[in-house]
Amino acid sequence: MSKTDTPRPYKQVLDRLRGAGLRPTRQRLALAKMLLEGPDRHVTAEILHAEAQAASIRVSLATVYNTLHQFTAAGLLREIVVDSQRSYFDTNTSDHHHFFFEGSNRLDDIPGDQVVVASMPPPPAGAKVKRVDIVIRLEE
Amino acid sequence: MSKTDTPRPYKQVLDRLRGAGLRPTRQRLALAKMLLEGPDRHVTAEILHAEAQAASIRVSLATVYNTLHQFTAAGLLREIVVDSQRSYFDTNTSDHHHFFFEGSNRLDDIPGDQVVVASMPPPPAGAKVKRVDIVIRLEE
DNA sequence: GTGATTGCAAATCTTTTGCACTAAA
DNA sequence: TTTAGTGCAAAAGATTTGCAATCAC
Repeated sequence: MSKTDTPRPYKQVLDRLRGAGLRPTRQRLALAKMLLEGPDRHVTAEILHAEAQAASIRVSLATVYNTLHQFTAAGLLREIVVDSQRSYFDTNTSDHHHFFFEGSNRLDDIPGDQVVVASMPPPPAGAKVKRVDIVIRLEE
Repeated sequence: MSKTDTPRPYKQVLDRLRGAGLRPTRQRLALAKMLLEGPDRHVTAEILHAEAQAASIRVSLATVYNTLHQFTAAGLLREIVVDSQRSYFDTNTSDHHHFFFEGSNRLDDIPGDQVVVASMPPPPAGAKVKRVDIVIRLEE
């Protein structure tokens, strides 16, 4: 091992930040590791901030908000609108949809190929389709 | 005309309120007329309040919020989630979907029969599908 | 009358902002 | 250095809530 080696996981996340043009600061690196290294998940700013605190990572809530939006703008995350009170961010940026459990506010992914839309109206003149969001709302 | 006659439009709205178990107060009656008599539309509490003011109807914003939620609970309106910052209410309570113009924040209805979902996953065990919401997000 | 409804102002909650401080490059 | 990024506390915006006054029945 040469003295310039960097631990593997860091490098991966680091490159994704660099690739997005985001300076890899301590906070961004820590949040990116929490979000991008494990399995796909859904977080709110509040939850991510609490997790960071629990992991003894010093980040302010304002920075968590900023970071979530920067990551979203960079395509590393996707924002999901299912609740008009709170924003959710999804680490799964591929084409897919959601189950939303009203009551527990839990979000589950539905793989894109499990929903087949056979027909859909064309967008109004002058408008371009940015995304089609399908939310199956559930009661438990 | 007997002396107990009530102007026609009022009666209709009045009955819907009574049917919903809501005491027809001056405020509820005025808001119900604004919402339920014309063509279908989408409102936020803020917008409805401003319209009421413009029409010289004295209603507080708090009452507008309460009323929108009561109407929704009664099935007279439906709440649409397209923006995590603000709640929209739709006077069209039939099965249908939406176009959402990001940027101008405009909502347009898509009749239910214009979207055909050919296949969809079953709800997780123990959960019941309450509604399937499809939002086609547009950029202008 | 009396219980539901309203209005107001204050409280709450999520999110954004201004600005002095800190840290990447 | 120099400039981007951060933290804090304050501000902002949407919505809810407590409670006395008011209204429908």
